[in-house]
Amino acid sequence: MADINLTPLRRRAESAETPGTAAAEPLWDIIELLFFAYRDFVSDPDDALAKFGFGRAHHRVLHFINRNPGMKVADLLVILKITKQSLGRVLKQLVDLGYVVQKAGANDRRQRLLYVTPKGETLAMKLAGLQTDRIVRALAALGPDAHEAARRFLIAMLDDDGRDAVLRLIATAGHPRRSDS
Amino acid sequence: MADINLTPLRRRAESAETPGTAAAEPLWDIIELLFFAYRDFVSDPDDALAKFGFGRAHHRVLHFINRNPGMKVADLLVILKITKQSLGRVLKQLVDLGYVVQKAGANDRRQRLLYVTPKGETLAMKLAGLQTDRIVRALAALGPDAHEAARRFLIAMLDDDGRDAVLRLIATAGHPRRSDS
DNA sequence: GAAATATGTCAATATGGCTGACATAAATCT
DNA sequence: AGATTTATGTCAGCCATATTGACATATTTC
Repeated sequence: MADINLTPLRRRAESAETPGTAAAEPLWDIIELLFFAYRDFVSDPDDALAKFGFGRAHHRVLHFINRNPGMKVADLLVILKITKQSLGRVLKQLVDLGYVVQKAGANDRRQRLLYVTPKGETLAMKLAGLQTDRIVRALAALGPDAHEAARRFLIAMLDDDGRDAVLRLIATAGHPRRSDS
Repeated sequence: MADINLTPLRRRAESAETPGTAAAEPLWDIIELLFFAYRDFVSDPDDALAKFGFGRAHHRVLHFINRNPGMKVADLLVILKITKQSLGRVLKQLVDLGYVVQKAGANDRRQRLLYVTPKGETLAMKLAGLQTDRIVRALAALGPDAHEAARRFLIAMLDDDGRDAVLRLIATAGHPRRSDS
């Protein structure tokens, strides 16, 4: 059983590099590992959120507001790629329950800039902690370059035409947003 | 701006290894890259499936039947971690539209062993091809060890108590299942 | 003042999960 | 042989999250 793990891996790697072949042999291992790894990755927050009556949608909203305090509603819609109606329901719950507050923009008072409350930050950090625990556990089982290798792989997997925006978001996050831009 | 990308990375890596620290500093980069990379990863099949009137649920079912011809309904439920009612609706459509067939088990005739039809295999391979294209593109932009590094990272990210089952599934898939087990 | 913008909201619809209850056929146990 | 368990299917209803389309409101910009 164990050897089956490695031998086909090399065969695939070679065939993927075969020139002139239109489509590479499917990389079943990465395809399926991404499915299972991502499912496990989100299961920790999912379980924690269920106790609050929240779902994955709340997590995503809370996460990005926590990471980008003062962001506009429109920015959040772009990041999440959902409609304002979908966001509305979830955001309203987070606001009503005191996890998020909205403040009118100083420059443009139509804007409702989003901030987590201390309560919201606590929850956001708790969820991030669960995910970080898993990542740290994983990286600890690998070599010292594993973090950088994982970063590079995930970045390379992004859509070409969205990569810069994602990298910018990750790099800039944590700083309050200018209320105008 | 650009340097913000690297400097905090090292800081994080160090603090993650700091002994005695209960919770590591959140690994925002991996957390967010997993979100965006997975979303982009599934977007290619999603778009293709939309033209057939299918969704992500159909993809998952078709994928695992294609990979494990002759598998039992019960096995599929375990892999997907959904209920038979949820599977039922999706599976029925795939069968009605001629992508999947069910055959009574030879040993145990209560079982409905699942197989893709040629039509189903074509679609499954097309979807796997889209995902493989993205992975190949990503790995090509990285070093020769990138495939193995990605594999290791994703495997390490799995739940400890499900890792062996996933690895066994990936290793064994492609072979028809015994109808009894 | 008119037009564009940022946001919110109402209504209807689709997808893909869930629980609970019940049905059928086939295998297994006693 | 009859009772029980197992594998699967199905009906009915509910929930979460997404969608589109239409419209409302406040504010900024032209």
